[in-house]
Amino acid sequence: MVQRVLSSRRERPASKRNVTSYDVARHAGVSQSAVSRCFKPGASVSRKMRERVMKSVQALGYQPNAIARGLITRRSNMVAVIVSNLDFYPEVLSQLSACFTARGVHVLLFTLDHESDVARTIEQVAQYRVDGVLAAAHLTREQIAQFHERDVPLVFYNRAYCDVPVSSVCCDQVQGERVLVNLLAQSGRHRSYALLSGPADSVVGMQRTQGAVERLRELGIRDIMRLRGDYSYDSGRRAVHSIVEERGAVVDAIISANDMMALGCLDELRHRCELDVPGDVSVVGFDGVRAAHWSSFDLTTIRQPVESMAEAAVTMLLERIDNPGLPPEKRLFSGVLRRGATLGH
Amino acid sequence: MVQRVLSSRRERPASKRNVTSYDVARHAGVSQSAVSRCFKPGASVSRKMRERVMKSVQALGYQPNAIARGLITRRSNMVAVIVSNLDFYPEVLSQLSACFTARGVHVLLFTLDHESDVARTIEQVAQYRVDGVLAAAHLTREQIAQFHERDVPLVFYNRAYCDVPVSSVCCDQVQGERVLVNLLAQSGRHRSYALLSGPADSVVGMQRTQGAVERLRELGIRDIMRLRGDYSYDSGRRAVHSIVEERGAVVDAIISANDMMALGCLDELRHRCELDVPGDVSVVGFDGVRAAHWSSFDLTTIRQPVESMAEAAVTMLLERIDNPGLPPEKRLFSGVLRRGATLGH
DNA sequence: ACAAGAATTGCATCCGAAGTCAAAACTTTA
DNA sequence: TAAAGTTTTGACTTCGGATGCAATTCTTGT
Repeated sequence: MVQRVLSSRRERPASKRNVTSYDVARHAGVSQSAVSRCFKPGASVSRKMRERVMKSVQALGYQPNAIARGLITRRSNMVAVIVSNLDFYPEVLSQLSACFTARGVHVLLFTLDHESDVARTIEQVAQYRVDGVLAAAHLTREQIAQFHERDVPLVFYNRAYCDVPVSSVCCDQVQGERVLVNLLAQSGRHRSYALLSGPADSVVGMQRTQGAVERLRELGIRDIMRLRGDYSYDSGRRAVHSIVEERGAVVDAIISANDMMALGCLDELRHRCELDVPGDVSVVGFDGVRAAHWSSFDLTTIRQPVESMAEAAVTMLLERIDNPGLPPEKRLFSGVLRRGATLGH
Repeated sequence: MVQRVLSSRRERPASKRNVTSYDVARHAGVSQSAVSRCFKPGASVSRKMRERVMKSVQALGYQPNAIARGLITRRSNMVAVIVSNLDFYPEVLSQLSACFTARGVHVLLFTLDHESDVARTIEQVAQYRVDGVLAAAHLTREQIAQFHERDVPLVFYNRAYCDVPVSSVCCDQVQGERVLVNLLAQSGRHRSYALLSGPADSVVGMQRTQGAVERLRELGIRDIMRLRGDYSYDSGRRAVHSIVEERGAVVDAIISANDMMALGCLDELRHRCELDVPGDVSVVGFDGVRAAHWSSFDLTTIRQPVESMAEAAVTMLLERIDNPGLPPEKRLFSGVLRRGATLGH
């Protein structure tokens, strides 16, 4: 009777067609359900049956079709990872990917190169019925709401939305900047500060800038030159160029919203302006990228604990996938001060 | 009669359930097929029907289920991108992702952190029935054969397998090294060379090393010190350290198999050994990473045309997906010499 | 050896969209 | 206005594996 069922399906030349659980079933002389169960951990299958099926699986080179499985279980076992500016923080993606893989979850990657087509990306994410979304990019309130409506768990990496109930894992930008400002101020050497912000639409950048300004104000420091960059090395150089153009070398401390720009500042100061760091100017950054540790720079910065943060974000997302009831949670990690040689004492 | 069919499916509270094409059909008073057709470009649908369906689509917030579509069409519209050492070459992934996205293809990302579990990765790739695979990682002959057997198009990025009929897009490593060696040699200043190779299992690294050795030999240069690194900045530093330990500063030209190590060399030479580059030693790299352009380094190197290569690789893969009959093809791009200030003249 | 209970196994159905084919609805032509 | 041709539409089946439930087999105790 097994025969009847199996042969009722239209037969095609079995070669040049993906091997299905029916093929395995026929080969092993068992039912398709049995084959299916052999791939479900903890299912009720006798040892004999399992061996028999697995032998046929080997013989035919069967691989269960994750797409078909996803359709019926409503679990694709894939998460979407949305990242902007991948070039800047490859370690983040690399860590996230490793964590997900370690837990048997697959990553559907979406990169937003020009923060352009977020809407289209969201649409694609919805169509693939991913189990969850990890966003290291900025989403609007409406976009966040869309995920919420569809019950798709969403966790942000380093994007905090203070007034929206959404899960996130962030590095404490404000505290980090305060530590850096304290360090600069306590040397007592610096008279005038330049604050190099990130792009206007970067929340993280805003927080860093704000944290620095706040602390500077508290310390009674008023002479702050404000500049804006785009997080790139080049924009760091341009910033220094414009400082020197406008005020000569009157600035003696530069607080950059990230490391890349800080490195640009260093290079421009040293190689174009022939100024000494830390002799003439101090420079601090934020992130703790690899290059900051290189001896050409040895930048003073706040290192974000990327491994812990990625681990936490992945855990947080997977928990919410397994247990949709969990409320939003925000985890804040402290950055770690790295004292380099770009700071006068 | 439409009613009969639709109600024959078990009804569930429509809220808290993904909206399906059946829901849209019922809402619009048409058949499910009609809804499906409205999402197929070039299908036979009247304007009236399309408007009517789209109105319901809007009203219900319907998104076609790509998983279900993939099951029946046997096209997931996803490709697997397998990369090792993501940290080193983020631009590559970023470019690939952008190209795929531009063509409406989705990327399932697999990172091999320690070249560890390639086998498991391959298995996962098979289960997700991706339409094709783009590998910027080393696969064994058997693994390549597995894809071939399953008729999964495979294109390599910067991994050439000279004796295996497989498609690839590569940068001409040998030619690039020859250009660099010519440049070093033609100054007539260099007496003894150090050649810093990549890890033993890197084919690309081998090719670069080989290209350099070959050209050096041709030019009658025999005094070559051979070292091995792992592509990292730190291994570049270690290499220089060991050179100096072993021979003092007798080496006056370092050919590094990639930029990262070259940057490590530069830093170690300048900041630890107090040697001048290019005064005492010349250094050349390979890749054209961003940092190589920074003014602290201004490295002489061969820039790989990443944009063109990524574009070519993506095109090559998608062509083979659309037309499975196409034979393997190997495309070789020439690197572009970037003359920096790390070269004595 | 037999009944009661536990562990396995198979059948039938479902997931959600796409494609085939025939019926129905429009157009065009005589 | 009817016949012939063209376009649109809907009923039904399919993709491949998971699962509830009933049927079967295997244990176990007496």
